[in-house]
Amino acid sequence: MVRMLTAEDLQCLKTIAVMGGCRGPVFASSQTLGTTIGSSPQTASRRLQALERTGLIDRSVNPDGQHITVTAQGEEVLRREYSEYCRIFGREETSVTLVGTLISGLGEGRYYMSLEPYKQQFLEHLGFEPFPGTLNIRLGQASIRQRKKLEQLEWIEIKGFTADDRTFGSARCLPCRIGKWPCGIVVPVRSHYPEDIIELVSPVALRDALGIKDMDTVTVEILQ
Amino acid sequence: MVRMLTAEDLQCLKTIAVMGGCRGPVFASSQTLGTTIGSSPQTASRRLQALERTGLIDRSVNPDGQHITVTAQGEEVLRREYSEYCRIFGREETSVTLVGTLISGLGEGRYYMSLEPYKQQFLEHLGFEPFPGTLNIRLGQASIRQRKKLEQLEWIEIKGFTADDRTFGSARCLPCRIGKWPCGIVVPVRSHYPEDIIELVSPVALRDALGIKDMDTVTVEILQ
DNA sequence: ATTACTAGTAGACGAGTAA
DNA sequence: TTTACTCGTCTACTAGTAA
Repeated sequence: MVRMLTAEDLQCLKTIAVMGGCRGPVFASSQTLGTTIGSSPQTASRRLQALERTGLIDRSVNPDGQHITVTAQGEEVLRREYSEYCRIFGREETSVTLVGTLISGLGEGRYYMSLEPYKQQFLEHLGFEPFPGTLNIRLGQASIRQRKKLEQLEWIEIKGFTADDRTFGSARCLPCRIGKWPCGIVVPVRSHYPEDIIELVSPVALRDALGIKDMDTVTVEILQ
Repeated sequence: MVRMLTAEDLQCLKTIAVMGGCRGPVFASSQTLGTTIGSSPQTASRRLQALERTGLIDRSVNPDGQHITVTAQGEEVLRREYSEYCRIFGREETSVTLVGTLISGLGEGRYYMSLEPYKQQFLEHLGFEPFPGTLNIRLGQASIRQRKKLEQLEWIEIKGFTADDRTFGSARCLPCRIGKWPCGIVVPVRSHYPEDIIELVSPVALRDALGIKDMDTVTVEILQ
C-alpha cells in the first residue's frame, strides 16, 4: 500500500514552497522545519522522507542540514490546493475606492444630460434620472492605478443616437456611490479622456447635497 | 491544554468553505464529508465537533445531516492559508484603499512607540523611526470588507520582548501611506482588535502634519 | 438514513542513540 | 551540530452500538 499524502505532509510541502522551494533549493534542517510546522525534528525528518519517497521534493542531505526543492509534481499538488482557495476567495466582490479632488468641468455634461435619449437610458440602467450636470473629479496617483481595475468590471452601455442631423456618441457607465448617493462614472466611447479625470452622473446636485466645492476631496466607491 | 488546529481540521474547514460554507450554511453529512476528505464518517464527525468547539464553524445538527457555516474566525484562518499560497504562486500587484474617520485611541500607542525595541524594529522595516503616538481610524463599511484582503499581503513581523519583568507582545505591520507620508498599520498578534478600527504608526505627528482632527475623514493607501 | 458515543487497536509521535 | 534509526507511549483512528 502506497501511503497517501496526508494533510500534514501537504502542510510541510507548502512550508517549503513558501520558503522558496518552487524557485530553487532552500536550505533547512529538521529542527528549523519542525519549529515552523509545529512538530519535533524527528517528525519533520519523517515528513521529508515521505515527501521524497512520493516524489514531491528532491533533496540533498548534508551533515549540517539539507537542500530541498519542490518537484514539478509537488508544485502541481500545491497548485491544486491553491485553486481550491481561489474558489473560496478568488471571485469575491470587487470593491474599488477612488479618491480625488472636485474640479470644474466644461459644462458639456449639463448639455448632454439634458438630452432625452441619454436621460432615458440612465434612468433605465442606473435607476435614477440624472441631474442635468456632471461632477468632474481629478484622481490622486494611487487612484489612477486603481482605476485600471475598473476595466475588468461590467460597464453599462449607453447607446448613441442621431438627432437634428447631429450624431451623439455612445458611452460606458459604471454604477458607483459617493456617500449615500448612487452615481455613475461616465466615459465616452470615442473621444479620449485624460486618465486622471472621471465624470459622474447623479440623481441630485451633489455639490449642494454634499456641501462640496472645487478642490474638496471626494471618495467614490465602486462595489460590484 | 486547548487542542491546536491540526492540518486535518484545516483541510476539513477548507472543504466546507469550497462547498460554499463562507457564504451561507451548506448541508452535509459525516458520510459525505468523510468521503471528500478521505476518512471514515466517525472521523469526519469528530472533525466537525472540534471545529465547532474552536469556533471555526457554526452548525445545526439534524437527524438527516447538518447545516454548516464557516464563522468569521474560520474565514480568517482560511484567508491566512490562502495568503501563503498567494505568496507561492500569486505575484499580482495589490492596491487597497481604506477610508475611515479619525478617532482618539487610548494613548497606549504613545507608550509602546516609546519603547526602544519596538522603535528599532519599525526603523529597520519601515524606514522611519515611529513618532511616539499612533493614529486610530474607524473604518467605513466598505473598508471593513476591503480590510480582509490585507490578510493576503506580506506583513512585517514585529517581535515581542521582555523587559523589567514584563512581556511585550509581538505585532504585525503593513506599510502604507496617508497622503505623502509613509505609515504602517500595526496589529497586535495576540489581543483581538475590533475589525472596524486600525492603528497606524508614522514618522511624524500626522494630526499636525495633515491638519486633521477627530471625526475627519482619512484615506489610507496600501500599495504592494 | 443520521450523530456521537465507547472500545480496541493501529500507527504516529518524540526521546534516546548511532553515525 | 546534523539525519535517521529503534523503541515505548499515547494519540487518533475505525468498528460497533445507541439514540
